[in-house]
Amino acid sequence: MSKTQTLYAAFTGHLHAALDALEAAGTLPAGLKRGAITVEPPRDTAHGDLSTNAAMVLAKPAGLKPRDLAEALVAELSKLDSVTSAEIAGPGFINLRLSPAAWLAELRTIADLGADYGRSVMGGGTTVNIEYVSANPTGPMHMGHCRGAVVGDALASLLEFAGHKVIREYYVNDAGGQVQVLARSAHLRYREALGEDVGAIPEGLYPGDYLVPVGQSLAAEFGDRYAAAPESEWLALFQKKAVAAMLVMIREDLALLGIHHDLFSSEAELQASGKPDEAEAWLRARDLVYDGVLEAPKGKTLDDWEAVELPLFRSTRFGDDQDRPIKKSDGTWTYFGADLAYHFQKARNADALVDIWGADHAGTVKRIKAAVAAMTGADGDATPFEIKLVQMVQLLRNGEPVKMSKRSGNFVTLAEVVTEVGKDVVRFTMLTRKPEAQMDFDFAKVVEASKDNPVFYVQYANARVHSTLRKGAEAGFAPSGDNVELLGEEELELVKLAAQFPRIVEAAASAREAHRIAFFLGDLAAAFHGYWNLGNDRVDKRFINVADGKLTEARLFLAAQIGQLVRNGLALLGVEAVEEM
RNA sequence: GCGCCCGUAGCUCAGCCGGAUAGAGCACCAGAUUCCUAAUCUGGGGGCCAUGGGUUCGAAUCCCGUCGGGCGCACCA
Repeated sequence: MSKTQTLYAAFTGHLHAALDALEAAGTLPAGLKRGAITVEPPRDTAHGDLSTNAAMVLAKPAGLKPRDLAEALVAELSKLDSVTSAEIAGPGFINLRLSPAAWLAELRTIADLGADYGRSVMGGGTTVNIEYVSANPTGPMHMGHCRGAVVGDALASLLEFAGHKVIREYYVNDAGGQVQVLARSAHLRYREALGEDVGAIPEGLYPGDYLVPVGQSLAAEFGDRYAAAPESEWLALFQKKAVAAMLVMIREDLALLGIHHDLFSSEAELQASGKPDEAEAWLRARDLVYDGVLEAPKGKTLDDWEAVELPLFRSTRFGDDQDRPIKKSDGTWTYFGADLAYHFQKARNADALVDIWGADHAGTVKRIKAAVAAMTGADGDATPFEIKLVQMVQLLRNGEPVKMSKRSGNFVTLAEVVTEVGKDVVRFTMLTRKPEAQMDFDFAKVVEASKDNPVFYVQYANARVHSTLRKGAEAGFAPSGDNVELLGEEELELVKLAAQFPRIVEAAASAREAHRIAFFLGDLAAAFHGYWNLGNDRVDKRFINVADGKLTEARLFLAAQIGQLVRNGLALLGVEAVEEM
């Protein structure tokens, strides 16, 4: 890590040093919690450059009046060279103004740190396991999986950038009924590949064509050995083969989006390893699993409902609405029973867990959170565990909904969409809305080349930087950070925005919200284009000003650093920065 | 019936672990425009932050109720 410090980090440091000084002088009691103190730009720029709530936060625990404490802090902070004014405002905010030189120096910091500008040590090297995608291995990925995949992957990159170690994990649901259906569907395709006329795919099996090559390869490998054999002879084998084939396909689909997980964890292997049994025994020993009978579901009539005694996890103790079975009446594990053991395993290898789920699984959030709390919280120090629910994406084509239904096999695959509009468009667009809000994805709009399209707008900013630097070079000018103080008021505004990036990264990482990066890039691009447009009417505001070489070089330096910042942000989102459009 | 998510400008959405006068784009209105790179630019109007209460120095933000939209409510995954 470079010693170069970004402006906000430096000021946070200055503030704490000032508080230390007040403690040393006896003005402030030692040991007050400072966690709630913020250093941020005031909402209204008329109030200054930086604002801190320190005096308001600390006044009560210190037994001081906010204004008195603020005055003492102002006295300390005023000693800094870079501070041109420090004022108390409102209920006790401290507003600081910094010298232009202090801001403009941030451009050199961006240049020094380059691709590492914005990288943070906030995470302290702790390990975060982020589980995302985890689509059932029963077919290719479709658009329903896409948003969670992108959101999870961008979040993983963001957390790494913010100083965490990250494990990108995919849970493979290769046990249970659905993969048996997959095996039977593959068997049908296998018979078909052997020349049998299988007719229409029966109800209840997967009809998709993607199983045709699986059948062919099974036929090539096994001949007609299992064509007429009873299911018991081939089910497990075909299941394994078919799942493996599906995972190859899924990995290819993910690769199209630039997504590569560190770990694929198999539910079947987890079960075979006895982990769920261990978890059950551990929970039973603490009376957190008992044998009981569930009530019939309310508000819904099930004709085949019957009361059966099952091993139940006491999730109600941890806020769930009812206790949840971990095993079925046939003795096999429920999805939840295995998932519980799986999360326990993940928790042992990480300091914090994040799951990215589709909103259709919202109903199971409480039970798994309960399980993690129960299993990791025994010593009073539960593993932090967050579930991010990603809402549905409605696919549109020129405003008309695109129909899809997985059952009929007539769904829009991720591969089709990526092929049509491109990886970068898909990824960026998925991050232009907060994940918990529903979203429309219109094939026509996302590829539009206009300022209404944020993907284009941000890409264009970097392309414009690039062409500007090229033009500059043709005119004989190279970017230089030596004379940044020549830059004026408008350039300063751009730098002030750019300097936000490190704190945006930290805030986005701690909120687990990668979309904030996308929005910041939109703002930055808008500011850059706005600055550019000044040159439309005012020739003196253009980047390249042959009459003033030093100023031109400083402006090119500014452009170069904005480009760097756009690239850093896009890298977090997994979007490539293009140099020409 | 119950749980979760959402409700902010005409539209699409940011802002939400409390902070100062609530933001952006589109649309609308009025101007500018043979411009380094281009997919125009500048300015303006527009808000009971769904709604009713509560918490407090302070609420779009936290809590409770109501209304509206979405998702879900199996021994499925």
